[in-house]
Amino acid sequence: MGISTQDKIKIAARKIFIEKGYSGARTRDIAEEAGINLALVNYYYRSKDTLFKIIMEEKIDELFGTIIPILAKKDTSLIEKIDEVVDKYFDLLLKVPELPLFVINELRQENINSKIVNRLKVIFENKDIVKYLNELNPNLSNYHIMMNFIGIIIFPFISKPIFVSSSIIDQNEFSALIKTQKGIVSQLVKSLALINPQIK
Amino acid sequence: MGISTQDKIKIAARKIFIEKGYSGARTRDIAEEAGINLALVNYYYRSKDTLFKIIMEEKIDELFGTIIPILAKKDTSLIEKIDEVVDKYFDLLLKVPELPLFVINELRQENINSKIVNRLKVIFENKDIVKYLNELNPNLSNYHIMMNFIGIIIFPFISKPIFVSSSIIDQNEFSALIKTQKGIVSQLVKSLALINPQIK
DNA sequence: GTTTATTTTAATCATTTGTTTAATTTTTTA
DNA sequence: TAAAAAATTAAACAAATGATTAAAATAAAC
Repeated sequence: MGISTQDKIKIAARKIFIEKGYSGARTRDIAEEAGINLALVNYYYRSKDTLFKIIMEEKIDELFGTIIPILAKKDTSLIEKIDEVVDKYFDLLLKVPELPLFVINELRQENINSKIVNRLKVIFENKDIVKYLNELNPNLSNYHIMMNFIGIIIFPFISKPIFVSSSIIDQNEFSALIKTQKGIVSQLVKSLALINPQIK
Repeated sequence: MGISTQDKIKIAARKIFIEKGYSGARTRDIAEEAGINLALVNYYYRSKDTLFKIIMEEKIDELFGTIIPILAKKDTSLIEKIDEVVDKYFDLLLKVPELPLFVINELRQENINSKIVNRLKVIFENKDIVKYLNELNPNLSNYHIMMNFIGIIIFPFISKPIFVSSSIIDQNEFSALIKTQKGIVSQLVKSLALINPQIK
């Protein structure tokens, strides 16, 4: 016996929602991708919206959950933490490069609920993480450090459509360029330590 | 006599498409926003798709067109060019912070045509720009310089929904934080010069 | 000022799309 | 193995949505 119908639907929903976003995804797409009858989507998940919120929670954890256990560790140096986070992110995002753009876009569309909001708060207001990251550059606010830290790491994957959809580079070239990008990111993140917000 | 019906529709379409994306926008939203009869959208623009492509072209130019004339200038130093680009981008994106996320997301959905693709190529394969940017760090490929250059500048605006939709910060705090961010960005871009892709 | 062309409107069409229903099949329980 | 419960299916519903039409109103041309 293989995968349950309920799981087939969830797996299909992940793919379709990530590919097309909430408003672009149709329940029929999901049913077809799952290879099951359309009515089963509602039978198991009640509505498109309910199913979406489940996937959205999952994806938020997948995207931001990565950093919590690493940054919150008590026995590693900040530099080690940074390198480990960069490593983990590149592993993850080479597999699912669409993840950051999907999550941020749906957050903007406010396709969220209080559970999702709380999940984000737990991550971005984690005291250990805030404390450790602050060591990187005490002159910068928590927000600026967090935002630039994440931004430097994930932007290569967010910007992918600019270069790939316009055929400036293709999938293979992207994968090759990302390898070099990892070293660049690692150095750029560390150069955050040298920033002085006072200087114009 | 004020704005023509055709222009009213275009102005409304800009707002609605940017807010909801192609698949989330309804022609009825646009008509209502424009204060005109629904049928006029098709009368003047034939289809939702045609209207969208017009807005999309416009927005690509708005987002990426900024950098061409500045970077291509022959009589300014690279540092001056960078500062001017950062300046112009922050002016633009404080007014329309949703612009980068909108454009990149629609590029990923492939809601584009060959005209839009060509526009992107003209910008990112402009020889002067490539030449000048390359001076910033000859060890990095054109792609890496361009991608990181743009990324560092626009990510603050792309990441806005992460922090605002989750109520970690509000609109006013965002605006305040962006002011400091401008100085950070200016320094970060210049630190691209110090990156050595050989180093692990 | 009459005719012609353009613009606007309300109504309607044809699909699409999320969801439900009622019947059927399969699985579980006792 | 008979009865009950759960899962699946095909069909259909109701609302949403992009688009069209035919008539009415307005503006332009002569």
